[in-house]
Amino acid sequence: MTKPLPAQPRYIPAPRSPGMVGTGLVVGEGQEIFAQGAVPHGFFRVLSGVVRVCRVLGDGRRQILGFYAVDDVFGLDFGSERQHYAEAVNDCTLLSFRRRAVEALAQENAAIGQQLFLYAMQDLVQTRNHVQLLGRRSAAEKLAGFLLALSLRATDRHMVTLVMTRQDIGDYLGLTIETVSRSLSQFERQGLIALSNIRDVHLLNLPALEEISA
Amino acid sequence: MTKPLPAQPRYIPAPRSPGMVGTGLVVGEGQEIFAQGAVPHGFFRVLSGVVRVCRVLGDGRRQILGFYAVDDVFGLDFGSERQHYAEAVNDCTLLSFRRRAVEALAQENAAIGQQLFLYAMQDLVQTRNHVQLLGRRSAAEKLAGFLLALSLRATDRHMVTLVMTRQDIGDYLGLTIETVSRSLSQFERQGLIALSNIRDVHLLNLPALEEISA
DNA sequence: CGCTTAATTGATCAGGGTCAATCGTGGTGG
DNA sequence: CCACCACGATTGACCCTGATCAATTAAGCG
Repeated sequence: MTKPLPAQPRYIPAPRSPGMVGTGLVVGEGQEIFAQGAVPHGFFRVLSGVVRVCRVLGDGRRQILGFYAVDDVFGLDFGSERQHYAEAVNDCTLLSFRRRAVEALAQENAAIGQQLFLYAMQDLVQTRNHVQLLGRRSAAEKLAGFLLALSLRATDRHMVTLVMTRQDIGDYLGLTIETVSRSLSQFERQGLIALSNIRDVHLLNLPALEEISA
Repeated sequence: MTKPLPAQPRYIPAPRSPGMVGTGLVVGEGQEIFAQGAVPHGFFRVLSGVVRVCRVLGDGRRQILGFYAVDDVFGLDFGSERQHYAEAVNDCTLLSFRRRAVEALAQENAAIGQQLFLYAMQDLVQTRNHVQLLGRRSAAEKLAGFLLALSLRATDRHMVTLVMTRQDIGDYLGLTIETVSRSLSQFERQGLIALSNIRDVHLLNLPALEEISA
């Protein structure tokens, strides 16, 4: 977070998106995409990389509200000011959509409104699953659930890459880095996973993980 | 939950709703409104009473995903089958909207689609706040936040009625009934709240509660 | 006025937070 | 090219909060 940031977001030629035209942009690792408290000017779709959406609490702690990967839409937050902020977990390419333009489009084209609704619903589904994870009592259950959720989006269900830090995972699951680390180590000792390096997790026993996740 | 249920939902003359026409119905306390795993046929708006939306987990535990009160919309869950179920916390009157009908309307009338989007966004805001509550470490923080959230919707910010049971609160916050009860007692001892009876909570010191909630 | 269910309170114990030290790894500069 | 440095991750020791088990109290209802 306190590291030399790659200057400003860099804009790139815009790919197409169904109905709406977005502006492509590149965001470097750790860079902020929008700030909490700012006026929401639009939303984003991830083309590559991973984004974290967070909320800072009164006492300075951070709650991560979600990780957004390829094809995910984030930044749907159309109040007077943003209730959360977004940062690039790693280098990202994004499509940005201006709120005003999209809303104007939605006035005329019913399909656009439906598309927006769909985006919100997808976010809702993800957020509900997040609630479920956070509601689980034990750290092992939370972490197993988290790994399984990642595996669902991986090309190979048995290979998961933790692009985010342990701190990120902790702030997502309501745990400390130590507990995240300990739980992972325990899974490894139990032969449920293998950590070839810090980021790459080999899920050796999916059924067992599902059992733990309950 | 295992108590004599007031037969079937009873249908009532339908009030108006902006753009869409809903069907009014009455649901008795504890009665199920829709089942987890069922095909979603529509969504609902609360006219009176409180609804809980829950998910049953593999091991039988229950996570409450949200409480829905007057004017709230719930049941937006348009996959192939419902990922959660809904029950009346107390006697409720609801407006139900058929998915098919609304979707057909949304094809032609852009305003309907936008309304749907708004409903989803409101649910999303609520669910994100829920995530924030669940992410907090201590039971006192969770409970203080819960009480404050309720107070925001109360006619008098200092008087909150817990229509749901302690078990409900626990399943919402990821705590046991005992911890919920103990935390409330502690707040009372600290002079932060007063419990005239089991349901009615007088918030004596909102700033202090906000401090705790952080 | 009992009976049933919800809520409170108490005692005990374990899981996870906290503090602290160590390890590992990638990046930088001599 | 290697040594050093900085930061992230791991591991350990200890303690505290909240889960668990159990008993008691309170409240609604027939």
